[in-house]
Amino acid sequence: MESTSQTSLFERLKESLESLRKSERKVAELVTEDPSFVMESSMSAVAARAGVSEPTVMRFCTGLGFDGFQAFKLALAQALILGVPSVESAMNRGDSVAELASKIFDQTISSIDRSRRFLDLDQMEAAVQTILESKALVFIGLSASGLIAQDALQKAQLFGIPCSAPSDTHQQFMAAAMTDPDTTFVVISNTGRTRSTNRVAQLARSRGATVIGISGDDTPMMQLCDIKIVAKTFENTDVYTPTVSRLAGLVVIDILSTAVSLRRGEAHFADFESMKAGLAGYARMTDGETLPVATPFD
Amino acid sequence: MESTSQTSLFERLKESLESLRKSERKVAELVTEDPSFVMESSMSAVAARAGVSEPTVMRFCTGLGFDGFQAFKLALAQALILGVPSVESAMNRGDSVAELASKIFDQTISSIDRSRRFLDLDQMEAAVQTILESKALVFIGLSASGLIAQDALQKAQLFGIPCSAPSDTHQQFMAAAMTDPDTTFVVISNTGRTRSTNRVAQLARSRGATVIGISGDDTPMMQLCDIKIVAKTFENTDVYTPTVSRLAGLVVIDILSTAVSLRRGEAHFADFESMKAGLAGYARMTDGETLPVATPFD
DNA sequence: GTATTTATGTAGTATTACTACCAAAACCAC
DNA sequence: GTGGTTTTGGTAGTAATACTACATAAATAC
Repeated sequence: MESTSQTSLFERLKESLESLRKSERKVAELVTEDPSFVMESSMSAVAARAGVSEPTVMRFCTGLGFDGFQAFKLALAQALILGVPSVESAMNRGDSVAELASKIFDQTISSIDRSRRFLDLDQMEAAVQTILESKALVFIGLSASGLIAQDALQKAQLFGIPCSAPSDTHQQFMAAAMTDPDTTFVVISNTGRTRSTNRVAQLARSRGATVIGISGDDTPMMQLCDIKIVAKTFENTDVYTPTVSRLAGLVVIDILSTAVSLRRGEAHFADFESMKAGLAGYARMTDGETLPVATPFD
Repeated sequence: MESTSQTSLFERLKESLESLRKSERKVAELVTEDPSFVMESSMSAVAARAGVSEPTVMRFCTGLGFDGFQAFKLALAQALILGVPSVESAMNRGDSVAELASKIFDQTISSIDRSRRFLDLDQMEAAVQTILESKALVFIGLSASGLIAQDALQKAQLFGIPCSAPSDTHQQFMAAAMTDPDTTFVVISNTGRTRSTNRVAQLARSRGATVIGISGDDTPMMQLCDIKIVAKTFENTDVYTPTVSRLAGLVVIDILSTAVSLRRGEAHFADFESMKAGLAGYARMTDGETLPVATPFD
């Protein structure tokens, strides 16, 4: 399958639009204008509506790297359900809640898919190894990225090593100033341009700590990090576009924490089980209601 | 398209497995076992590998409500990219980071798609209206749901009305005990069985506040709420399954906050713009780096 | 045990995707 | 401009695929 490439179908279409010959461009335009029609129709119908011949449609598909029209249609169906790219689905003042919900779900799903395509698994592996070898963990972030840090803290507390997520800049600075080479800092910033976060990363690193960066792109912050994890989403061009970046960040945290938990082995698993039992008991005692054993989180 | 129904293709397959005649069941089993093969193959190939005739495959497709084999393949392609249901992709101790990442992305995307299908838009609309008419907002949640509450708070601060998200149970209780009918409480709990959260919901409501509940299902907590928003995901059967519920909750918050912001109109928009400018200026002053204007969040 | 319904396969047809080949257009050297 | 060359687009034909009508086999009911 060719769709394992990094960029999504619509992005590739847009990029190659210039380099296409004008008949094929007609096809490309039809695809972007009315993808559902193309998905549901036969090659002859597509050719007729685009005003070209069938082989042109065929060449268009193979030119994009697909085996044929069928394969292209499948890829198009997949791209379609992941949602139209964010630019085409900007929020309007008159949108109903239903329309907004649809657009936001589209953006969310397509963004997570995008971050999936761009995620560097080698860096993830390196991050897991680093965390496993660390004696302490510190998570750093502000506002939306701060929430990701708090989420990471909730999960990291199950690792069995000291960990913290100072939430204001001064405490973050202090944590970095006092750190040591056995500690790993996870610094999170979507823009990668938040000066205070960058300063913390730099300081922690200068004191020998390993610094893992989670950012929306290859940002300035990444230069200050030993391990660079890019959680790429679609850029927020619109004011009202919700911040999908935090969702991508949370998924990265999910992957890291799951991998670390699994690698920590049986001994840790026993602790984990007893924690769960304890938490369930605690909830029963204090709140009079049993938490489901399988979900320690609320 | 038939795929606009609530349940996903794989769920429908599982449900109808019993009612199928045994030849068609062979096809269904092949689809669940090796969906990629079915997606990539022709009808004859599928029929051959399932050990049935082509018309049986055809009947299987039309029986599920599709126009034909092609239409079924498109739906399958879409279901596939949304990820295989969680049960089939449990985490194993020996999984590589790449495998874990793949499984977690699958679960995340398919869960968000699921919550999309189940989201009650009328309740969302009611929630938006309620928030617009409120004079104050309070967000309540613990642990993972607490993070959602904090996220909601970050967004709600742009609404221009007093809002808070007390994070410990005592402060939550106090907020409920002191509330009034002009205030709206948004109580968040995936399980809906957290006693303290439920108590807060009950108390706030008894004092006349409107209570919006966000939960993973039609849980006990929902009985205590005026407006019930279900953010449905795939159940966490596995211990190591990450909590996708918080992501669904965050998307709900995205939709609510975007809708509310848009409805508040031009006056509020001006405030919002000036806040952005101010924040950018603040970042420049204090941190020596400019935040992109379009993204007030880090 | 026969009749009736249900389930499955056989054989045929129409559609569809794909390919080999050819014609027109564009480009270029001179 | 003209002749050669390359690029681009279309025609026609072929192989395959999806789909349908029909017949047979199995199961059920009476």
